[in-house]
Amino acid sequence: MEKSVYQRIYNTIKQIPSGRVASYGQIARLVSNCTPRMVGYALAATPSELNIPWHRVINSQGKISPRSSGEDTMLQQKLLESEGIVFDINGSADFQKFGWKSTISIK
DNA sequence: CGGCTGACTCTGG
DNA sequence: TCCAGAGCCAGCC
Repeated sequence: MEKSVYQRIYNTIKQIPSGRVASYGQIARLVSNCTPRMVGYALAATPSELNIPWHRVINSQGKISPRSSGEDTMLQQKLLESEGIVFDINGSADFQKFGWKSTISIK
């Protein structure tokens, strides 16, 4: 498979079912030769045309990555809540309940 | 070819 | 428990 890491990352994220969330580290470990930075950068460059559920990808703390003013972050949280994800008063999601069961494997 | 960048994660203090 | 620093690697000038 000569696909770029980005493509593999996108493919992996697309496997995330609705109502589930995955962390950057989780994705990074699923994808070979991939680091959390790659995932973050890949997601930052994710073209919406691919219909990637980028909002389902959060950091290891179970929180939304604060990358900008905050409106985008709130939008992401709203999207997650719309799928059934519940955030506590700290604004973090429960990985033990909503954590994606990564049953796939990239080779 | 060389250097900069990035929505993270981990370890130490 | 919280804060700060280093590491990592592909992609794009």
